[in-house]
Amino acid sequence: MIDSPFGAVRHLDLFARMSDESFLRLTRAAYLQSFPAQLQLIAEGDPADFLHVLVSGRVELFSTWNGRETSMATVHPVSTFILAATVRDAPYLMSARTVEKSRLILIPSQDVREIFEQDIGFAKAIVNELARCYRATIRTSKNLKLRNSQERLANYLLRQLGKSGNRTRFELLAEKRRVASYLGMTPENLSRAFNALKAHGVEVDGSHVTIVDHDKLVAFACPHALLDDYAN
Amino acid sequence: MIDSPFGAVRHLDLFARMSDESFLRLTRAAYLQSFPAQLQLIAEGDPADFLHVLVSGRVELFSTWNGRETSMATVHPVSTFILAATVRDAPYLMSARTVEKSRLILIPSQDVREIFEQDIGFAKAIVNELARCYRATIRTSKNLKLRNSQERLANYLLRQLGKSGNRTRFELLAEKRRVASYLGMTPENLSRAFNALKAHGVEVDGSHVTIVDHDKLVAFACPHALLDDYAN
DNA sequence: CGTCCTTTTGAACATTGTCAAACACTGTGG
DNA sequence: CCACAGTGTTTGACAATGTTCAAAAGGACG
Repeated sequence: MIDSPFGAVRHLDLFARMSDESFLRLTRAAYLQSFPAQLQLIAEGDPADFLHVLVSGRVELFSTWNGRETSMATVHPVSTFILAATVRDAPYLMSARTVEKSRLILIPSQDVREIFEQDIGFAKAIVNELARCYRATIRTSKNLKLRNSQERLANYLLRQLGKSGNRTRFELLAEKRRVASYLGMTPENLSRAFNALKAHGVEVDGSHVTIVDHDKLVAFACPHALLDDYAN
Repeated sequence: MIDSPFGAVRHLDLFARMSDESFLRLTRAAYLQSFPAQLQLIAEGDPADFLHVLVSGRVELFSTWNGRETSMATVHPVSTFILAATVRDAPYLMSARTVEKSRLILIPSQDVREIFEQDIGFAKAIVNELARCYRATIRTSKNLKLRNSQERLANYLLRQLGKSGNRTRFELLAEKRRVASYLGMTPENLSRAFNALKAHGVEVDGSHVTIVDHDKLVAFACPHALLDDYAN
């Protein structure tokens, strides 16, 4: 098991508590594959033939309508994505593309559904994962409806600050245009929002962000557990 | 079982495929209760002590931040709400209030979690329900980010039209201010959006909506399965 | 009839998006 | 090494969209 290419995956929340037998059955038909940057992995509307697990690299989930496109989320290793389509045997609601060179494990959706019906440990893990994703999306929705773009950016920066171990200085992990799309605005608007946040203790130089006055930013952003603590 | 107050619930997707024994255990400590209109049932941030099942009436899910409020969804009988908080034993992300006089079954979350671990039929149903809710929320998010307010209203009307059995004339099921909040805009903006849709085959008189020219409205709204078919 | 609430309308305003141009950065090929 | 193209970012002017505030109009209900 340890020298299997799927060793890294075994410890994921989703797979950790399933039986060895189930895990072997699940990964028997699975395969590990490398993809170059900027490659579209999934087109929304396609049938969910595979559960995707990102092992290394980075993947962007996005959606389109009527010629418009919006970034929905960025997936970091090691984690799965678009589990809901797999368990419901329904078409993907989001498209996916690699941001950088990435390795993924593709597990046939059919196997996921079969083993989920037999392995209670796996079923429990799926429930937890789905509930977590669901709640994350609710937060995203609240964020979009209750805050304007400057407030969304301010809170986004505070969340990134937390992820980077509360250093006052950190790097944006995506291009600004992607950040803008993720936050539901245009690149031009993001640029102006960054300018506006100078008055609230934020300095930007390229992709380097410095939180000069943390208290001031918090006072402006009003972060809230039910909107910004994506952990639980 | 049939003359139990929980008979109506037994046939819900969530409970239909669990064993009789599990169902009895689940409902043993549950209780049916009536609530008047406009009563707040749940405050966001509270621990999820009970899984709520709406048996009759109507419930609105909403969220607040910094003195602002937004309507997130309307729950119709018979269905459960805020399942995710229950299974994760986490605080509610949304508040709930009755829109009209309603009857609800309250099931202790503790029991839901215990029985979910033992009854595979129940576990499967929870997974399906969570995946469905998750996908619905993704659609909501896409809707908010990819469409402007007129487009959101136009597609909302087409969805309501479908629900009402495609009669050309139907009633709004909620006050316009709630519809506005649900669609992410102000009541004033909704009023103007309705006016703008006159040019696209929509007539409004109070809460009565008539789709005068269905093709014209469709041409403007551009409804899309991955955004508007909340069924799967 | 009066009261309360919702809805509508108008005007002013704020926010966000669009378009065009300038600028910065990166990598390529001469 | 430099010129160059290509891409992403920033800025300014302007347009579109959405909000706020105030007031009027409409409905529900005692």
